[in-house]
Amino acid sequence: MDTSIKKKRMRGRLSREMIEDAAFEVIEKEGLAGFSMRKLAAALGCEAMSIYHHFPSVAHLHEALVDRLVGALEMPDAGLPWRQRMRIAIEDFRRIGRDHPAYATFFVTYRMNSPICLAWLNGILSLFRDGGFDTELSARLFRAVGYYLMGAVLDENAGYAKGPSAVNTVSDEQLARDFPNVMAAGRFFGTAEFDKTFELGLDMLLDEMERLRDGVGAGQLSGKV
Amino acid sequence: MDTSIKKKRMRGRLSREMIEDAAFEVIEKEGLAGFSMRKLAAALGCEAMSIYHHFPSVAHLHEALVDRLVGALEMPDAGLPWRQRMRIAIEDFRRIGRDHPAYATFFVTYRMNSPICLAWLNGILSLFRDGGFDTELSARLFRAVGYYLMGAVLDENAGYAKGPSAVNTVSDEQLARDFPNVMAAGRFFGTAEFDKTFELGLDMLLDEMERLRDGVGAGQLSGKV
DNA sequence: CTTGACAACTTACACTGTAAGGTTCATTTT
DNA sequence: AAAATGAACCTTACAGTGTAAGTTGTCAAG
Repeated sequence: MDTSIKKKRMRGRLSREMIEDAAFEVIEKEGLAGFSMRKLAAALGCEAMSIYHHFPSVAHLHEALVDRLVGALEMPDAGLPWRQRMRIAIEDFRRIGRDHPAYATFFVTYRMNSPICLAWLNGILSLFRDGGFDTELSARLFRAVGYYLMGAVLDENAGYAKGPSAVNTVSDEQLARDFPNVMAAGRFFGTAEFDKTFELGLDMLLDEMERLRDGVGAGQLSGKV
Repeated sequence: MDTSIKKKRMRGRLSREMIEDAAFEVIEKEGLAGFSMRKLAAALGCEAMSIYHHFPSVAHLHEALVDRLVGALEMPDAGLPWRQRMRIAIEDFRRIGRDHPAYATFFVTYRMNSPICLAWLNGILSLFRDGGFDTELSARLFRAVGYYLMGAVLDENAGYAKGPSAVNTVSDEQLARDFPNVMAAGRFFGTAEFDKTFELGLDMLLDEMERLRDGVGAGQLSGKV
């Protein structure tokens, strides 16, 4: 029987790293929703349950994937100007989405509490502290910038440019007729415009952080509401 | 047989509105992942397949839910100051998440292309135009502010404060020892701090938009990197 | 050569969305 | 009043999911 041959081939072949590699591939090929243990097993040439020997559940596997992506992040050189360091750290994170677009929605909705993720988070908070902010402002600015970053990663990888997720879509003619602003803006919502738009918002936040540090804080503009 | 009684009770009872109401309830009670057509049917006192008479698929149902939430949004009074109008529109959207926390992750990852959502989008783009920005800047600022808003809705309803989604969590002792910055910042990551943090980031963006309109644009600060 | 541990496989279960087709009942037409 | 129509709901079934439990194959140490 060739089953014996097959079995001979399989024994001791799997490893956590191999499984993670294959998982990234399957996710990007089949989409996040299309990913399953059985499809992953098929890609690996083994049975679904074999994976459970290395990862006790899909949740554990997913966490390993997040950890690998976040674990690869390095803190920007402390010798660089602060604004540049912040920009690099943010762009590094953003690049994860770019490299794993299908995984981005999971990545962004994942609550990072694993040791590896906490280490990264700890480093980023240090970076804010280095900007001259106290604990409270560091925490809040991290959140604010993080909100922006998360939203951007989400949109850039799973947003408008990827086509509608709506079931009742609207034709181009109807769009032009009924929603002219959307029609006009659409030109700036595509993939080619991601960088420029992201830079705009990021510069806005970086500018404000510098102003905050210099005592010209947010909401201190005349005419504030 | 009491089946006849049961059936008598059922006929003509369901409606799209009823199903949507029940769906919101089930989602908030069971969580987004715990939602299913069978659980929804159970909540309605009918069979799963009965729902398909009113909604051809779960996707259609979900779209109806999003449409209902977005459809309820109204554009802020055009007579108010621009900054206030913008703030109100943003807070209105944010409130959706607050009212439907479990639905927030779906809501935020949903690509709004239904007519109702496009109408809202069209109105918001008008609001940006009213701020004195041209088509391009309106589009980009909408995106930038939208990124921030989406990230905030995500975090406030499915983020850190909801506990870890990680499988390998870290004890408080280890957190204090190995990740002191996270430990210190944690105090500002809770639900009670959402409003203040959100206001900070929002004010930063609003300030910058006003500056942009007045010709002191983002990235024009001295020392920009 | 035996033993034991480990890695992979097999089977089975409870769950999911939904396609296909059957049943029942209100309404409308004759 | 009787018949026909069609909407509303139900039943059954299938392919897919994660994974618990039990089984088998393989290799290394005694």
